[in-house]
Amino acid sequence: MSKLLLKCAEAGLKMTDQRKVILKVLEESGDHPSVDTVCDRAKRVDPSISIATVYRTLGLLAELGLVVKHDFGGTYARFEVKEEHDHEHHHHLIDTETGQVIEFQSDELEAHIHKIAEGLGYKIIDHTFEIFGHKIKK
Amino acid sequence: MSKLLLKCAEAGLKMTDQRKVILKVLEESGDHPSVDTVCDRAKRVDPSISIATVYRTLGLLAELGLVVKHDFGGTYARFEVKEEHDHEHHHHLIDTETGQVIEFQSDELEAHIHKIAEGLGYKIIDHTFEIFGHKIKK
DNA sequence: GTATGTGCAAAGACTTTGCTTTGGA
DNA sequence: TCCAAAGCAAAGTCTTTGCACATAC
Repeated sequence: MSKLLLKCAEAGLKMTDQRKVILKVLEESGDHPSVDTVCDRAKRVDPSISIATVYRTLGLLAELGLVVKHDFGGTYARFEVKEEHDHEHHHHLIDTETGQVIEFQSDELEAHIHKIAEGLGYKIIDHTFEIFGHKIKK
Repeated sequence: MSKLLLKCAEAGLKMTDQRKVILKVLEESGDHPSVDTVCDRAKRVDPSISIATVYRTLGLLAELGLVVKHDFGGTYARFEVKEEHDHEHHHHLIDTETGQVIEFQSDELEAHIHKIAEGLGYKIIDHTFEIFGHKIKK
């Protein structure tokens, strides 16, 4: 049984066919799909799924902290399944030429960030870091 | 004469009364106002200024790199005047309880970021870093 | 004088919501 | 059974745009 599905059940959500499809789509998405993209992929499995349901489901998942919402400087929201452990916290490098999103992670960076917030008298709830750039040509 | 106004003139923009007001508002804004807020502030000086003009002006300024667009996880864009020098690059800590935006800067952090991007084979064009958190209660 | 800029209202893009019907527990 | 959830379409919110008029250069 999928992890997402399990957690949704724990949260008391009814497991409808639509939700099962959407959860599966999210878990199988290695990228950071938009609502539209999630809906398209879900429709391939069950064409009757409506965009409203996708919005509502993603909203619920985000509220439960199972999914993270990004925007990457664009005009619409994009989502990814949230990793289980905090130390897996990663960030994004967006290739401005191809639109590709590359994930990266650095413990050193995380430590640094926490030190900065602490210095300002703040406790971090969340943080996002995005680099926009392009490949260095050799 | 204001710096922003000077640069707009250099760029060949016509200096209409509306633009002068909007530029002044931006330069006097220590915060990170939304389009709506900029428009409100501008209207106090000249009530005839329309939101469409504010959008168009901010769009132009962003294109010229004189202004930076943020979203801070919200639903609408927020702006600030871009600092002259790159080494003044700063980031934002958003207080999730008050909505207040605190700016911070760290050369060490910048150096670290560049090292990471380099390691991935990328040249940084821009980067944004946002911390969401709340004050530590003593 | 002429290309740009402005205001207004309409159109767009993305997201949310009300209402009725459907379906999981 | 009964309340949560889905589908549809309407409404909302933020942003952009077409058009006629105004204005900086």
